Amino acid sequence: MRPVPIETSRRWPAVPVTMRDVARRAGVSVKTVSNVVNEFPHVTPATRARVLAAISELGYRMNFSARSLSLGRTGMITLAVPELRLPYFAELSDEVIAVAAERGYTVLVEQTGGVRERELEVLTSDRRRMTDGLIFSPLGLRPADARSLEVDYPLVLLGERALHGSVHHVAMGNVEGARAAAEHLLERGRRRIAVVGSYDERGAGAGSLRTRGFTEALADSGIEHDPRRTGEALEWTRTTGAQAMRRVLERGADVDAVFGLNDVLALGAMRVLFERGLRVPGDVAVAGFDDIEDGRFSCPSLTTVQPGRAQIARTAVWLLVDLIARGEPAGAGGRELVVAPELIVRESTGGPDGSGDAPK
Amino acid sequence: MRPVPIETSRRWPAVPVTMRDVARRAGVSVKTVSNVVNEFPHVTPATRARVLAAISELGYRMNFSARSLSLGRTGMITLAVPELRLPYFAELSDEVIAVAAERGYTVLVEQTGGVRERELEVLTSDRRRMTDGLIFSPLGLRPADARSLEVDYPLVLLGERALHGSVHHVAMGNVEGARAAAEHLLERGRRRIAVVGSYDERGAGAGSLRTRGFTEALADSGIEHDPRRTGEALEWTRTTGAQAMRRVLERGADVDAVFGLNDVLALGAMRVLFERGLRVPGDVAVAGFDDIEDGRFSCPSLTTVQPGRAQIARTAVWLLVDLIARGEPAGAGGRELVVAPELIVRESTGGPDGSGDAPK
DNA sequence: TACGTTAGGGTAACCGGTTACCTCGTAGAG
DNA sequence: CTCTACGAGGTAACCGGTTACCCTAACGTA
Repeated sequence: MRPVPIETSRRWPAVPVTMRDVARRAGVSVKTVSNVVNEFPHVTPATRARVLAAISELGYRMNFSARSLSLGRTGMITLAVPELRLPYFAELSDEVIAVAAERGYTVLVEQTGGVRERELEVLTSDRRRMTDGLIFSPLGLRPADARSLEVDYPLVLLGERALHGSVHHVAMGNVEGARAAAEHLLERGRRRIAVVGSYDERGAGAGSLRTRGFTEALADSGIEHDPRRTGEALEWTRTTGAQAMRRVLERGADVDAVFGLNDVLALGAMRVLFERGLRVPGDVAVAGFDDIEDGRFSCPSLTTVQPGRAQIARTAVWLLVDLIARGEPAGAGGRELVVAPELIVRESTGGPDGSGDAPK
Repeated sequence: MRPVPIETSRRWPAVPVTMRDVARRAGVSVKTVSNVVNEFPHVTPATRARVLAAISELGYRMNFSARSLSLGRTGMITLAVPELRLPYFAELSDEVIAVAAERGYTVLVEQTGGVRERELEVLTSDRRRMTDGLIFSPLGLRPADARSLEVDYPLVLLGERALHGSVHHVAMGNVEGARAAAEHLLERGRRRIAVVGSYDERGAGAGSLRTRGFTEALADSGIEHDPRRTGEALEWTRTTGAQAMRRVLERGADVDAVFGLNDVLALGAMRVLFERGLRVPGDVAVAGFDDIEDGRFSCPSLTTVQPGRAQIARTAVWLLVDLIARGEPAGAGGRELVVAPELIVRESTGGPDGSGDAPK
């Protein structure tokens, strides 16, 4: 039997050190310690030094719960997205977290799966209340749910335009972007364009807007979209994109281009074209939406719409931080900030040079 | 001039409602209210009903900072990863968040960029102290930093084996996985295998382990790896993978296979092969590591090593929650849980059937 | 009838920062 | 040399749940 050490040699004490302990050690009051840690200007250098010494000697670390309780703020914000594994939201979260860090905020990520019930729950959950505000990218909410968005805390909505009501939101140019992509395909001489991806009719998501932009562009060219060329996919993933593309082809629809409502759908579709031996863009041109990194490196690389993701993230965080500072709840009426999209032409539609073949 | 309503019709009061308010309204004490919200068993149904009614009438919501202060726990954990935009970490985070939610925890995501200084900072930052524990996937830390990991809070390390010291960690089979991938390439008759991706010699990351597994497999077949076939890429992204591959080819190295130290490197490399007109796997077979979703849909699909990501995430969260419950700090000595990797053969190395060509 | 036991619920101290308000000391003005 | 003003820092109330400790009522048993 070997001896069991009762007290392991820890570098920080197991019993938490409080401001009072520091104050006692430094021979000052808690107010002074607070002044020092919060960098309040009117503190004598000598006093400050004594306090800092005491802090490091005792290994003092501030208790954030106590600070939050007293301040009424936590220094955290919630980011609610459908799924982090979807590249668009991963990249968005990356940027939101980075910008929030710049502004001194920590981000709590919540995943809704794009499911309406869970989205509604995020708005009212107790968890949300741990943070000072919410950046919310809804997918399953319906226009009828608009009133649920009139919450009593700072809220910024992302990516949608339809749900606005009177809530602050940062929107992307879904209609314009989709229209640009469709026009680009039409310019390349494509006429039998399939759409991969669908949406809940009752919803107010990007799907309806992108589809509208697409349809309008076709209509402007006197073309009516053949519904047989629509590959249904409510969930926007590579897998569902591939399934949708497969269904369109198996239906015998004649297709010379594909517009994916987002990039992963387009990539899934492209994979099926590859499996069927159809050349991209030789036989079928493909375009997507989102400009995720994968599309820059796919073979062929994917023509897409860059929705201004970085801009959206930055704007949303700054707006939210501003709302928090002003103590403005969501119900108070909202600004709409629209970020302009940009078409990025790559190999999957013939490349910038317009040649019909992917480079060998 | 139209009248300005002083009080907008909000559904929840601007002035927070406390437990005391609820208690007064329900005609009970705060203890009883607390008993009800915490589902303490010994409460009369009638009393419970009265309290619940008061809660909903007043729109009471609990103050988490207060609860955390008094409980000494926050119900949050920190997850520190290099970058969320890297698919592996996006998928890992997705799973960690989901599993943590099952266990009643909320996740605060911190990005280190894989930079040593920021990784060290995460370990000691005030921010970290807002949470009950840390799941940490380090990249830039060196063996010499091992002592920094002996912190006084629950900590679970991810993905590495070299740094263990006495800290709990969930490791993946880096060496075995890489060895399996290399053996697979050798079995397919490839002998001139390039490696894409490199690592800081002073580091203790996955890079050295995967490289070791690879080199060992070659050695077992009596082959020595030609350093001219190594494409340096300290940062593991598609872009750096492409650059590394380009350098290897421009160096005039003769290559019939590529092993990417992770999938994005491999995909970046595959993109360059595509640009050069080299067929995969006809001319060059490609294998990666991580089994990110992109590789299942790339053209051709990517042979890879599935490191057991879901298992790792689940194990890490359960372990951490357990440590929190037992109040066990990181310095107390650590278990190592190793998750076994699995080789997944796809088209980029000739597919499961072993044919040398990608399917048309 | 007396007494022990337990369920239900009240009271108040406590968690650890923040800050309104107050005091003291000193430098500059008159 | 006194008065004012301001800078430095102390005191204690407060933020809103939690919970140790206590009391009461009701039930069962001898």
